[in-house]
Amino acid sequence: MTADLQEALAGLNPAQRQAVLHQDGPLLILAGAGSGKTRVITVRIAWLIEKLGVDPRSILAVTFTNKAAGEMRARAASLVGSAAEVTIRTFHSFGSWMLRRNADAAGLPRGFNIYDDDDVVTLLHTLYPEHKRATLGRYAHMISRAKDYCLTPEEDLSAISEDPELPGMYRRYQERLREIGNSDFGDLIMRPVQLLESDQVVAGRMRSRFRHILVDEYQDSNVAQYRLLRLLCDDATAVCVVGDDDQSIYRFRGAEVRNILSFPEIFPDTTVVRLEQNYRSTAPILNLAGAVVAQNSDRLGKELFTERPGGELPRLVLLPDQDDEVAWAIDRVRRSEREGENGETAILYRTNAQSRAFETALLREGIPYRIVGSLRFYEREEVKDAVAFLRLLANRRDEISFRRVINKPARGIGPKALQHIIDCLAHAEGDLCRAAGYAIPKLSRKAGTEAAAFVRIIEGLDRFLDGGSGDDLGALLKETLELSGLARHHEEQDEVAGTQKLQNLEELGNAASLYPPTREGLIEFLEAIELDSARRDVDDEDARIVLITMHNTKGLEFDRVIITGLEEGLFPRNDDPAELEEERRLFYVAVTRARDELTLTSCRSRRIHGRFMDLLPSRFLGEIPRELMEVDSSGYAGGFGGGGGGGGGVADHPLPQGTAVYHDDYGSGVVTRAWFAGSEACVNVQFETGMTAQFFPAYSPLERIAGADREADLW
DNA sequence: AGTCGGCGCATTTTT
DNA sequence: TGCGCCGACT
Repeated sequence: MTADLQEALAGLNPAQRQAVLHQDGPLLILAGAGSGKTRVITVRIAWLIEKLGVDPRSILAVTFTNKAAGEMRARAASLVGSAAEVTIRTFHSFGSWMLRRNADAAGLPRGFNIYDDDDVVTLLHTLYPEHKRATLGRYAHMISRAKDYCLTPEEDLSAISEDPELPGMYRRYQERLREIGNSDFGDLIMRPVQLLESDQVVAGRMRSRFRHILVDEYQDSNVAQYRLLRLLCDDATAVCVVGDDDQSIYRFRGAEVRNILSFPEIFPDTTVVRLEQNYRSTAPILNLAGAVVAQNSDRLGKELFTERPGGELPRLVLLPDQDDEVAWAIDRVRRSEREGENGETAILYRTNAQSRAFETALLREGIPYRIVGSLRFYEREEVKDAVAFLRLLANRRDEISFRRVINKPARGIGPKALQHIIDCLAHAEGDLCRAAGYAIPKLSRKAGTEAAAFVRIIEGLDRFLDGGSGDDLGALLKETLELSGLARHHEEQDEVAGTQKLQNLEELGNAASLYPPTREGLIEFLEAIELDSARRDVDDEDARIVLITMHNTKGLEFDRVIITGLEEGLFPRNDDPAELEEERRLFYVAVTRARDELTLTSCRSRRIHGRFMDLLPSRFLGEIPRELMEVDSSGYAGGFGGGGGGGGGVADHPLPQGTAVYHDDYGSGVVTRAWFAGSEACVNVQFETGMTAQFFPAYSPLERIAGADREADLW
């Protein structure tokens, strides 16, 4: 055993050790936040290889993001070098890997591209031009959900939606996608499932290859992923899943907590190990987290504890509006700089849109920051153009990519010429370049010449790929951009608009230069782009401020965490009871990211859709016992009385008599009576439409209308 | 072909 | 509010 592994084993607590050393039968590790589960998984992998002599190639580890996969590989390899040979991928990247290796059996070309949500809508638009993109977006979402459940167009889709158009649209979409020879995200799971079900040779090969399967973040797996896991296992496969039902936050995209809850029934003789010791946060932070998540009923129940002494009470800061929220955060960051505090401060928010105010302010102040997620590099126009061209090289039937670049820069091939080309597809086996060739006689002189030139460019690049010259893929990209005129086009754009598109294209070239100039290299590069959205944009290495959505923080930790926008309507977003528990889990995830310091901010007013809206503090705040946090309402006069937990007198009523309000369904009105039922605020509202109704403001889409207040300090 | 302006509409969260 | 889409105009 290596000294590193020995040391790692010695550093484990009893539960962690049990999880690492477990040998017989399925294993379910219920790992609380910050309980060292990545450590357990990596040490376990190293131990399997080193101590049990397991062939690293027979181990499959599934993670939730590509970033997590990279980290896991690095950490395991630092314990045992050969762990680098373990297959560590996300479910999607594993599915993609499987489909490429078994392309013929799966009925896909090896160079299939992966369409993202945007491409899916565009494809639907080519099939249903009469529908608006927004409408098609809804259908795209439904189709994606259906695939999360492994439902084909022929099956009963009523669980997804009763929409009578859905099955037909789904079927037609799927047919066209198959003709094109590409895949969407859902297919990366569903098609491997279908393949394993229908092809016993492939299934046998996969099962004999992977004898140990570990799945991380299992609480966020969906039905299709569960089926994929099942199909990869035979009686002797050693399965180990790790997860935390309290951290299930992806129900909206088909995640099924039941997967983890029912794991012991589905895999008989499962050993369950609970990891409840937290190594990350201070006790006050954990206490707050525990109080919040305890409100949920749908959970296994778990109590985190820490041996870390001390720690300050989390703070709730009440602020007048979002400008003050931004100012407060900047202030906190400045203080951190002044006092030379170590480590990172993370600013968390519910929706990406909230990041902008922080970004603007940080830029203005000249404070370096990192932003995770939004504004993806690969979503930029020029980058998408370049990628579309490369995709066309990988799969000449890729109509969506073809449409994007055939007339960019403008070369006289308009909608009519394009239609002629599309009409020739049937005689060209779907190959767009051949179709373009066939269509030339029907095109205008100019369009014909240009189409021929376009085809020649593609063919020239093809030879470049097959020739395998000494260069790298970056050289191919550069060549592509020159020949296609995209480089010049975007250079001109830069001059006109003062943008830096050309520079972005160079960035893309740098990324591409890490791959060999072959067909394999091209496919790998494109796949990395499609599947690894977390790839960071311009990265400021010394940035110690991180802007990030709460969802994106999964698996991460920060020294100081500021959770912003704790207001009804924003977080939680609505009061659908099923979603409410999920939002609460999201809050739990956010809180447990903090090592040393936790701050919650809640604004009283915020611009929403351009209008100033008065907002109530999030009900989650009301669920935190007062002694577990310090409330700072110095930002304006008046104390905190919101949420459902406070109780209190009439002075605390969130919507006193006379308040002008707006209800999503009923319109504008005035509060005619305000009282408390127990600790719950109640109101009667007289609407302009003449109707009256009674509400619990904390649980209704009832918003205060600015300007009509009679009392200044309602909190 | 490309630009400009008006209008309508939208808002989670992501592999 | 601000973006994206569509239509009309140059």
